[in-house]
Amino acid sequence: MTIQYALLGLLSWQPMSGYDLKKLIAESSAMYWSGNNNQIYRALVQLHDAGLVSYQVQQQESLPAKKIYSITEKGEAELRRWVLSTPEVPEIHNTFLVKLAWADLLNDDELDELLDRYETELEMQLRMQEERKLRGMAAPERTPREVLLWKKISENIRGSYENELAWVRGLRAELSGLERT
Amino acid sequence: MTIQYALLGLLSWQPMSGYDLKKLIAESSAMYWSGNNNQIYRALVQLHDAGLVSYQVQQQESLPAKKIYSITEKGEAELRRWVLSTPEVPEIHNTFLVKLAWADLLNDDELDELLDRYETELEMQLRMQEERKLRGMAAPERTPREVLLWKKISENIRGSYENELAWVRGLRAELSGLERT
DNA sequence: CCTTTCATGTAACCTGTTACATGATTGG
DNA sequence: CCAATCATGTAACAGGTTACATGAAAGG
Repeated sequence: MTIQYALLGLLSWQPMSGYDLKKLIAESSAMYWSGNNNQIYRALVQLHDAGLVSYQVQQQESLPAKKIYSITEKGEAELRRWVLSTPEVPEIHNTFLVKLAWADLLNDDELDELLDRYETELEMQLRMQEERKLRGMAAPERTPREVLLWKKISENIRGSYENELAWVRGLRAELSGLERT
Repeated sequence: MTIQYALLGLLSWQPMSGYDLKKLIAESSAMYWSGNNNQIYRALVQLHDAGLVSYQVQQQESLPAKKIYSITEKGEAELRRWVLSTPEVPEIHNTFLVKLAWADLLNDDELDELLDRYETELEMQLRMQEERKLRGMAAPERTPREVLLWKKISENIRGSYENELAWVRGLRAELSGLERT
């Protein structure tokens, strides 16, 4: 039910087409969905059925027509209600931890190589994150408070990768201590 | 496809029934699934079809019969292969960040209350995590290295909540700085 | 007496992904 | 010439959840 609210949020900023929404969601890392057609276009139909958005078709010469969606008053009220609803702690799905639980099947070298690959993967992710931030989504920037919120959102994501990276490095250090005994 | 490997891992430790597996998965936070019947029992059938586990039915007086599953040699090889396969970075689904993106709809008091509720939620989660660790799953403890790995796994989970908590507190501090100007 | 534990399993549903289809236009 | 961009949409599937069903036994 929550991608609907992400769409509603984006539309609270500016009216736009499904195609635009799809791209914004695909590029954003806070909005963690893949941004696939099926989900976006279905969600928009549902939002429209619920009267939370409206749209008008805009014809274009030599390009396909597009539906420009806008948030309705009812939609804005619903978005506000949702933002105020009970906050949930993040869901973290870390497959690597499951692997590590059974990593005693490996010898020291294999384990170290595995951890090294994980570290590299995290570093790559961090660099991708940086790039994204540079050429990334234009923030609303309506108030200084909103600017701060958006800055802290990307700090949050960056922070969790850095946290994970520090953890892996700590683990590798502790392991190399063990091996030497 | 990965809950199969979690089950395989647990069975590499000890043969047990679907019911036991279900409980272990439900209690573990590293294995992030809910541990519902449908998923566990179906996965076991699939593992059996693939020849990665075998089972023998154990009759009990005045209790329902149970299927005791064991990992096969093929299963152990497959588990080892999986552990060595390319590690993936954690998937974090943080609905709260999506809410925050549109939290400029709120006034200062409402926003502060929202952040306060999030902070409390995280503190609760941390406390639950502590409890879980105490009465939690018996680790394999086959080697000092395995003991270290399991310790670091729970440190990882604890660490991500602590990280998030620090972030929220930082955000609240910065916001109260803004408000006073 | 009601709930929990043991132990298996199924039905219905929701969310999300990949991959396909159309069809014109622009860029390398 | 092939790929990508624009713009919409659908089909098939994978993964996961809740809730139901059975049926006996133990505990508060």
